[in-house]
Amino acid sequence: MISSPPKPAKTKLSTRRRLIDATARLFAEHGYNGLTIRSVAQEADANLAAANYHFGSKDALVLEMLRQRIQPINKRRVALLDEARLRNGKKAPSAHEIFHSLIFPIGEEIARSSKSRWSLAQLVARTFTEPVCFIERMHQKFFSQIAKLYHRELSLAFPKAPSKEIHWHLHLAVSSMLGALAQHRRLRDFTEGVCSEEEVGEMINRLIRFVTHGFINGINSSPTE
Amino acid sequence: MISSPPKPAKTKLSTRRRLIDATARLFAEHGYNGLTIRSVAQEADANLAAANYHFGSKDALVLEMLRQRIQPINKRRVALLDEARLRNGKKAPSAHEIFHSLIFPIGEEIARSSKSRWSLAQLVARTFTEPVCFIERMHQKFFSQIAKLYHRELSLAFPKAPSKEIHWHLHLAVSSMLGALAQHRRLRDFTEGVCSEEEVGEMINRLIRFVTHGFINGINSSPTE
DNA sequence: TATTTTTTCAAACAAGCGTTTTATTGATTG
DNA sequence: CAATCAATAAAACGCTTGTTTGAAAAAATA
Repeated sequence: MISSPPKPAKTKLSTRRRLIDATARLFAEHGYNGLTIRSVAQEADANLAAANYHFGSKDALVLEMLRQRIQPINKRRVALLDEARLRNGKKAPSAHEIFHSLIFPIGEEIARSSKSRWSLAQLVARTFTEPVCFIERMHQKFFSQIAKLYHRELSLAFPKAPSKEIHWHLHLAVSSMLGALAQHRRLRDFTEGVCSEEEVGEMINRLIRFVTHGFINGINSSPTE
Repeated sequence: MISSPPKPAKTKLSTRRRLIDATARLFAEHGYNGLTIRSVAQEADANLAAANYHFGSKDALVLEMLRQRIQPINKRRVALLDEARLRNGKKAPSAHEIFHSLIFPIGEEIARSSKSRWSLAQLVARTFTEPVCFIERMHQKFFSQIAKLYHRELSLAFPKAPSKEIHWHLHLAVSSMLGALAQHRRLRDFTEGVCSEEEVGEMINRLIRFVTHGFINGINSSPTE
């Protein structure tokens, strides 16, 4: 070779890692169908065949990426919920504490991943919006158990509320969370520049308050049916 | 020809119309990138070249479909808001009335389109989630003016609230609406079969109450900042 | 150092994509 | 009836996709 190595990155991450990171960014931005192995290879500064060599297929690559990104968030959720239970003793955690444990870990993870901070928000939201069936299956597998967990916890917090009502409003709360995460990048345009992508925590706190109040008032004012 | 016409539909709709309808269904289900001209042609029982003949390109086809589906909803929103203003005289419409005018027209349109009722909900939500830039541009063009309208109306309803807070919580309300519409098809799975795709109005009413309360309480309990 | 294993690379593959072309059909108009 | 135009049909065009191949390079092992 004549040309010297064009990218003298100090400590280059492993190819596997670079492929996963690139996949996360591009999946968040373009979705599953908009994500191409070629774009991943370019973004990761790897060969076209690298993704198939290391992961077998595009499906497996995306699956592994989602697993790595989502599992830590769910573990943190369970941990925060346990903390809240411990803190309250016999009394059940409040709705705000419960929804805090649900939403706050996402904010933490966003703040941690300094590079293109909000891509994780889009990523999480996209896993629910994307119609690719294997993503649906996987994410349901990830989320079905945690949904049960939160339904149980909210039943303790609202012992008088019918189970069905809790299901309904938990669904609305989760949907709102995902919608807000997915739409955050449009905050600036939507508000004519008044609000911009400010501190992560600010957005998360507003969101927690919003869904908490929506849930509580929705549960208490039982429907006309 | 030997074979008799396989589809003896009584009064067959025009090819243009069938293409638009098929595009709406498939776009809602698979998104822009997942939508193919070939699948549209098959679903519409038309020739492969029909879409390009009638609309020029895939982009133009999707754009026209979105225009036809979204514009009636926005017109109805403005009409309902005007009604509320007239009904209240000098007094400003309540938050519930305002969000009713925002969300209710979607329920009406879903109820009207009997065929695969909820596809419109997914469609509306997807126009916000899809990363295809021309969709973003178009939908912003459609929605920027109506966003201003609602911000103005909410400012009258909450004269003490800072403009920025209204922007923030209107954004959260709209995001919740879109999230709920996008997620509605998972209601059954999410709630372990307890809730299913029931009456359209029920879902819409719950959603209106949810975002109304989230908005009001979010506005009133001003943030710690 | 020699050998084996792992990883990278360039090239090619078949399949699917949006679009265009050319010809044929059906209806409308003179 | 003849002529004109709109609509349909089948085939092909480049192009991009995910994946595979076989050789070269690098790393690990002996």
